[in-house]
Amino acid sequence: MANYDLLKQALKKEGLRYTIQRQSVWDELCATDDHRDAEEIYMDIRQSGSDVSRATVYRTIDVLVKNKLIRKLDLGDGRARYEHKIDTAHHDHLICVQCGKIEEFMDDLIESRQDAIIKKHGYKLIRHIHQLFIICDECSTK
Amino acid sequence: MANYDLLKQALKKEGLRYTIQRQSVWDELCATDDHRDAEEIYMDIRQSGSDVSRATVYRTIDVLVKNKLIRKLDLGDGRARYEHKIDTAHHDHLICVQCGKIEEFMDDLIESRQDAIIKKHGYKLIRHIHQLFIICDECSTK
DNA sequence: CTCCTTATTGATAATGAGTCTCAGAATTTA
DNA sequence: TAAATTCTGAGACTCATTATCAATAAGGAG
Ligand SMILES: [Mn+2]
Ligand SMILES: [Mn+2]
Ligand SMILES: [Zn+2]
Ligand SMILES: [Zn+2]
Repeated sequence: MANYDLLKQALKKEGLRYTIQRQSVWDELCATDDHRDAEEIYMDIRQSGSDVSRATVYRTIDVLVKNKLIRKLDLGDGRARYEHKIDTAHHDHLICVQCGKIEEFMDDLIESRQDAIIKKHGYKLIRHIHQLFIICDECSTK
Repeated sequence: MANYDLLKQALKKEGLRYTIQRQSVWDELCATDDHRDAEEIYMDIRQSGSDVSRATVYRTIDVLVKNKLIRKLDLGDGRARYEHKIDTAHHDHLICVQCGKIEEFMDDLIESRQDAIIKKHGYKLIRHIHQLFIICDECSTK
């Protein structure tokens, strides 16, 4: 499932070696479309039979984020979450403040307004965060 | 400068006493339109001649956030920032990734698109975060 | 393949923002 | 004034993440 060439490429670019541990982390990140934190990823790797230390999970995640193979999310709950970027278009997130469910959204109009705002100021847009904190339908009918 | 009635009201609502320490924190938060973290606010209070412990700064900030007298911002740098909400309309933030400068923006079209997205999903919007990370003109001509 | 150099790993210590605890101080109530 | 209640400040604690470092593994030269 995971594309090892992408990982090899990124590691080569960083002057890092290709190891079984780094592959395990990449495998696990590609295994789901979830938005998991480092501890969840670590536990899921162990569940799948591989054994990698927390330190290596954190270190590998850093490399993958830097090389844009995965995205780091900060949902304001004190730990970073990660999602892979393989075959996915840009999107932002809807987060239920009750149950924590995460959905994705994308709106061309908002994206273009962002660009307009930046252009008006004469700045250069590096990245953006757009999060809508909601109460989902399940949670509101309860 | 600071409106003490708003503070008194909030403390009363929470069943808390009006103290000189809580007033100092409120004073300092109203003194500027900056986006400061707790440590900066604490140091600025001491600078201004008052003496309040860090613990009280944190505790008072919590009360003020809960009662919407100030807003908590998470700019992704590991510590929360705060700004007062007196005589200010809703706005979101532009943040220079080089120098850390923070500017504010507001776009009615974006705000209404957000509502449309939420409505389409059948959810209830609680709050949102919209941050544009940029390189400001000063930093790009350097 | 074997040796050698260099990078990687994992266990654990350290960090740092924020929270908790609790004894003494201050305020309110009786 | 005395008793009851709330606050405060110092420092202990939490928890995600980062740093340290000795032991291990990868990769290149021969
Ligand atoms: Mn996503
Ligand atoms: Mn602001
Ligand atoms: Zn929900
Ligand atoms: Zn700048």
